[in-house]
Amino acid sequence: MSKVFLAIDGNSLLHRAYWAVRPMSDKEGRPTHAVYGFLRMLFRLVEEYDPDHIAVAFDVSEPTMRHKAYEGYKGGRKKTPDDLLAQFGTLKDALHLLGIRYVECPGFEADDILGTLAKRADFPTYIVTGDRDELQLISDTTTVLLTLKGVSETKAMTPQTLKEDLGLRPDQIPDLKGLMGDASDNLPGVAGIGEKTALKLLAKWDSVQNLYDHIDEMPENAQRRKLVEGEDSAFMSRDLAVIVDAPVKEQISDFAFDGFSPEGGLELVNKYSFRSFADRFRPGAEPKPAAAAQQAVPVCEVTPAFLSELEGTERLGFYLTPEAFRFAAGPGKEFSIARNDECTPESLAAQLNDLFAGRDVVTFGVKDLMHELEPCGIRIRQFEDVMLAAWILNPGLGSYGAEQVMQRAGLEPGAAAFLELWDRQQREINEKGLNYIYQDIEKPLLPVLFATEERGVVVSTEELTKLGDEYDSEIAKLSQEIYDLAGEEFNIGSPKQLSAVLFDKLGLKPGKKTRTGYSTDISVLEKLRKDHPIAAKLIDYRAVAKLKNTYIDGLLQAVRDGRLHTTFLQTATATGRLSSTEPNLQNIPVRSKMAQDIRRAFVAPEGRTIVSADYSQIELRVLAAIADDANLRAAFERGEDIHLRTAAEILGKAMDEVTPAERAHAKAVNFGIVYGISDFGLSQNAGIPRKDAARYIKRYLEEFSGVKRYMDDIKQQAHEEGFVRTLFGRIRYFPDINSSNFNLRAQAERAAMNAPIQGTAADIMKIAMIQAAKRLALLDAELVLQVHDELIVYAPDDRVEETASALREVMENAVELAVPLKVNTAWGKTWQEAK
DNA sequence: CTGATCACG
DNA sequence: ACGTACGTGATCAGA
Repeated sequence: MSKVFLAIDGNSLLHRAYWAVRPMSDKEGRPTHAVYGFLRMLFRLVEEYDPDHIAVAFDVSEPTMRHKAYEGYKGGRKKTPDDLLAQFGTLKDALHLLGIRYVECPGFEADDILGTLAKRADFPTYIVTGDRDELQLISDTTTVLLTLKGVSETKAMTPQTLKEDLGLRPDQIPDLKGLMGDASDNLPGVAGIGEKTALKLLAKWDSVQNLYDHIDEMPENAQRRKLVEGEDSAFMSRDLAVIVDAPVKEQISDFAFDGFSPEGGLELVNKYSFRSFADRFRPGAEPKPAAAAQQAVPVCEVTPAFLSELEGTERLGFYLTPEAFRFAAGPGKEFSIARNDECTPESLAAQLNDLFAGRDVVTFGVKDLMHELEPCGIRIRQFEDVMLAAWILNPGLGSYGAEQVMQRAGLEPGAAAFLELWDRQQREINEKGLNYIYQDIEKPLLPVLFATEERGVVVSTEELTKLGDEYDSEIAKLSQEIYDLAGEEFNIGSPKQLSAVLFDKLGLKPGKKTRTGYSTDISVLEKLRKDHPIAAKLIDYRAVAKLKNTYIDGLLQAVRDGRLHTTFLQTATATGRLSSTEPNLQNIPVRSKMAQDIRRAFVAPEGRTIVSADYSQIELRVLAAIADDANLRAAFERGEDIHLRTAAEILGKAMDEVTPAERAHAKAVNFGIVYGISDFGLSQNAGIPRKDAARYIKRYLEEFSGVKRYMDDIKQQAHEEGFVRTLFGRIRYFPDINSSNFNLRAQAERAAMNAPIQGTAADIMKIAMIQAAKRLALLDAELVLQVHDELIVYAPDDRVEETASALREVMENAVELAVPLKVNTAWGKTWQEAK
């Protein structure tokens, strides 16, 4: 049996557990939730890693050598809450009872101790922490298990995963902190350099030392000025972030571990009322087998015995873990094949393809699996996705990770459990009339999304970098002007500091309040425009800073070989829409002047042209159809400008008498109707008196009486049934619709009015995408993005118009609606031109 | 990790 | 009289 050393950062883990676990206390009233969370994680780690040595390291509360070097070290950190402080003692007692050795070293921190122990151990070591600083301890024999989501999960960080995630070697972590700083340790880093910029700089210059050695070679821009300004701080921050050797007296052998003490465990359960741990220590209780032992014996090839067990099975449960491919033909009929770190050998790929061929693969999160397996030549063609099904059955739950979905179903993730869950889901999908949504929309859409993500979208990094430099100088200029007007330097990005300047120092009149203080958002700044010149500068600053941080630095960070590969989340929204992450390509700026610059950086690949096709007013058309409003339908059938028509109706005048301002107000009314209108909301949005807003709404609902009827009916339906549907049957539930809390109820009612509209539009677009993917393939054109009501495609230069008409035809005829659908197309060599 | 802010449909 | 549009995700500050 090979040796394994589990080395835990006690401070970090207890802190995280404290915030992650709901407060609880024992029968004496002592707070225990942090300890509970810590132990739950400890038990899980022991099961998973089966360590034969365990150490828990703690900081000691006396000044460390770092405080001596830098008096601000960990300054500004809020003092540890009392009910957490108390739990350090409890935890140490608990560890003692369980027979786990803990270690402290005056003048040194837990991470120093862990680093020292890891270096001494000559066998695989797992350091458990939430502190990203400790990533510098990673080596070929030391893995850092980084806690995620409080203390419910860990991510194993190795030299490879660190490279993938941050593009760094472990020894570059202090350099990273040197540049970006660390708020929790009060390390300043270089002012104005955040994580994104720091990573880019290190990718180019490798280390802080090397960067400053070659600073003369950098372009003379704002970034270089910031670096020069912050040189001392950078070196100091880096030095403080370096984990050092601590004079630990204990030997590795002192931490030997051979299971928890059962007597101590029982005492622990009683003393601190940890009833849910009782089973583990009950006399005669089987010790939980380690995860490794739970796995079926790994077979390294698909043996005849293995295949014969699968004979005649049409459905194959499949679960991909980091270690193995696991299959289930039914309850108890489980198999697994060990998985190498490298890409699977071809022979195995062929065998897996045979295994999958002709069978319905029942699994979790097929799109992610495809991303992982297709590069190895393993293809999943026929599948059922229990994640997708879980979302369709109840799309409002927010998170659809394997852990949560399976937990909600009362199952542990696994190949057999997926089969079991799918059986239940299939029944429920049929009972609820969701078969069309699952089988004919979401399932066929999935491979389309997979291909679109893999294809990616081309951006010009040169163009973005150039823009970034321009924006940097603009930011520097605006910052200076703001400091001058404020009479001091402060962090403009801090709403707290900004409101101190605006409302205390300059004595400007606060507008809205937020939960934490006065709001400084755009609407407040707009009102202050006439009172002080600083307001306008702040508005400009915010706009440039947003574009620079999110869209220039953010996108540059995400480029892989010249392209951006977003992930379309298919199970994220409550309405049926897609969402887009890492990077989000559904919120690329479009409205401002600078937005045009950004869109110019989205360029067509060689020999291709960008074609965009967007549905015109799809949500109002959907409303006209599902509300069956004669007036609204007629307006669309006549091909009228809908906002102009709305203005004419609510003002009781002819369309050619409507002024531009009146049309703008009517446009706001139309938006409001789709969102579940209130006079207050409309007045805010349109900048009109509330009385006028109320009158507009009243007039609208008189003229469009079908819409009025729809709003009343759908609300009633939501109250009676607890859910509403789209035209194609997609369901959304409203748990708060009958709440006694006015606010919650009103919000649920508005969402209930909106969901069928937004959701039906989403259904239509998804149906169109499935058809478009096929049609585009014939033209050698490629779908690259979906932005809710718009598709972006790369077309061969000589088939641009053909592609545009094909797209329009597919989208306009994707479904039969009581109202015509209209699609506009445009094209060009950049996204900006294709508008 | 949450809240504020702001980018999109 | 409640307080206020619907749906998302990224970044930053400051716990």
